[in-house]
Amino acid sequence: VKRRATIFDVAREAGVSPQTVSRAINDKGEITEETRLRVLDVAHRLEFRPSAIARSLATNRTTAIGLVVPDIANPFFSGIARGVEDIAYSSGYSVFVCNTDEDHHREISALDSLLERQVDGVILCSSRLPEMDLDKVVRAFRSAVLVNRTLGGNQKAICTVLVDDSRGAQVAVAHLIERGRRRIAFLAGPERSWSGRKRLHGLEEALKNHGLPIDRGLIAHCEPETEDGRKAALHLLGLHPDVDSLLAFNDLVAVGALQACQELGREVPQSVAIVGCDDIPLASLVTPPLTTLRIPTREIGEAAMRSLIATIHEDQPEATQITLTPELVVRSSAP
Amino acid sequence: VKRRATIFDVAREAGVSPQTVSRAINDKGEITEETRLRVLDVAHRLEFRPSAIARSLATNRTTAIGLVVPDIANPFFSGIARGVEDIAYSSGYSVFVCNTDEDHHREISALDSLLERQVDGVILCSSRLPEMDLDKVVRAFRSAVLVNRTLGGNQKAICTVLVDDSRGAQVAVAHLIERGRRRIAFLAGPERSWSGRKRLHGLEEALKNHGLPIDRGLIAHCEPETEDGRKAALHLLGLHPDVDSLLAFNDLVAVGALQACQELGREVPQSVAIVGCDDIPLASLVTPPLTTLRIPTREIGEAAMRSLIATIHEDQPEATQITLTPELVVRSSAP
DNA sequence: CTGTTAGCGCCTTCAT
DNA sequence: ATGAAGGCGCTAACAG
Repeated sequence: VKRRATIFDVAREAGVSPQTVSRAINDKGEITEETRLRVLDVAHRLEFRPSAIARSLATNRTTAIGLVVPDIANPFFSGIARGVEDIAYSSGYSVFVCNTDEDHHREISALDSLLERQVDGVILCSSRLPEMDLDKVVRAFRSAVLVNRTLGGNQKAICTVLVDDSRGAQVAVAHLIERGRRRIAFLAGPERSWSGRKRLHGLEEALKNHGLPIDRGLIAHCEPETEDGRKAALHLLGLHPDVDSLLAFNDLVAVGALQACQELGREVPQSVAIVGCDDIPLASLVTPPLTTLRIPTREIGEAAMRSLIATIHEDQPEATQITLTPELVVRSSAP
Repeated sequence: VKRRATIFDVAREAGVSPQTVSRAINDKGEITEETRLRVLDVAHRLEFRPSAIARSLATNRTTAIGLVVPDIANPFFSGIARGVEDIAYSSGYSVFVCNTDEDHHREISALDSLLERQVDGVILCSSRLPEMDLDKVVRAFRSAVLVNRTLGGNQKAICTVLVDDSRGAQVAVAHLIERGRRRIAFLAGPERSWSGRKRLHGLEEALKNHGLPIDRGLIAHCEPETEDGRKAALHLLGLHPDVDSLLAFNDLVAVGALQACQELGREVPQSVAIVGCDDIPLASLVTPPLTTLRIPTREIGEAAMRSLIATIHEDQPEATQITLTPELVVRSSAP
């Protein structure tokens, strides 16, 4: 195990000063093409690799960023992570990924670690931190981007990337209404879910826009799982047999609704139209294939990373706010 | 934007030497409890955060590792990533995640970056690098763990974590045989797939063990997608109507096979039993629910990270080799 | 138990 | 265009 070569080794071997080596490897002009090539050649022969650590200590920049997500195994976040990493990669950044499990303590812990590592910026997804803590955290980092969360007292210019759940729901509901549906129920997911609330808002907007009444009785909360969706749908369709369409919190719930309709002998889409959300692989494979709202997770990640890079590079960064809208993927469950 | 406090600031404020501050924050004995507390108090007041960068430069350790995967958006790898990060987190390590898209250039590029960042170790998943390159790479890092790939010339003790695809397939096929199936076809996935080949091997072993003949005609390659699985199954069942069961490369392919059976009027499982692989959420939701081999991705990640930590800490690390076996989840498609 | 000295490997600034 | 000096923030090794 021999020591890695340093710029000093390269300098000696090339017969120049360390500084010249630095100039050569950093391609910062002020150096003859000839010596540059000679130095690079020596560097290559010595298998020299610049130490990012030493460089960071000297420059006060790490070209590393932190990505904080509740759970990378959740397709929503792994999609975002992929988008983030793609842009990061092509811009020379490396990405620390941290999972929080929506646990305050672990989130704080992750952020502390990122802070000590002096990342150039951080992308926070679905943070559950209270405003005050979040504000403090965001202020502590050189740059930060919030995904799926806003921060009220914008003490500091802070970029956000949001999903327009409300408009997504509006589009879906408008689709249903335009196809003649009038009694639209909503399997709203967990009460605590913010996107659930925003989608409810979108639903109501769409109803209003089309002059339809809002019936609170057609809204049922449920856990975001198939079985819970099934039960909720059974219950809802039992109480309100006149329901002619269902908007589901996500595709799993939508599949539950599909099962419920089957059990009740209600044909989909003739008797009940169903719209899911997420467009997981499953969506196109059930019978009938689900109409659903696709969330552009990868694009979200890309946008977040682009914003972050912009913030890092600009002197007076502006607080951009990007909103991406889910796309209605029309299949047979709500043609 | 005021400068971050350093140990010098804390030292001055607490009336001790920088080294004492270092001892206090690192909890390294050799310091009175009293001064330790006093120093920590000052550090806290000054919002002091040790610079991991400076520490790394001094100690030559980063407590950071690299995780290299083809695509973090692929559930297989995001599961592994989750396992890796969990263990890393509880051991104080941070994780750089890099995607390669199975592209040599990008993989090399990612590894270069990790090398420059002086990570303490690297976990390489499904590397597509040729043996020679891989060997060189592995040697370049202080520690390395291979997931889903072995390295022949074990020049250096190298830990590996593998999935026993062969045994997984054996278990699945044994299950089928014990239920009276005799003509077992295999939708083998892409020809280039290593796990596909290993599963084929497992299939043949199981047949041999039960004294059944191996019929190469019952093996069809296909892309790992539903539509390709459907076509391959249609073709196969057309040529060999006596096939009474199907092992599929993954669940998506299995669903394709399910569709094919439906089209051909072959009842599942009565006429054809189907076993998938992966146990994606979809598997339990199709009709009939899929019997499938669950791959313990999270456990793979945990094992890999544990091995890596062990390798990092030990002076003479031994090349552990961990093999995890898929678990047969029995549902209605092959009861 | 505490302080002092000397780097870790690189970049910034200023000379030449 | 190149070189020399100094410092980034911390810790290892030694001294007291």
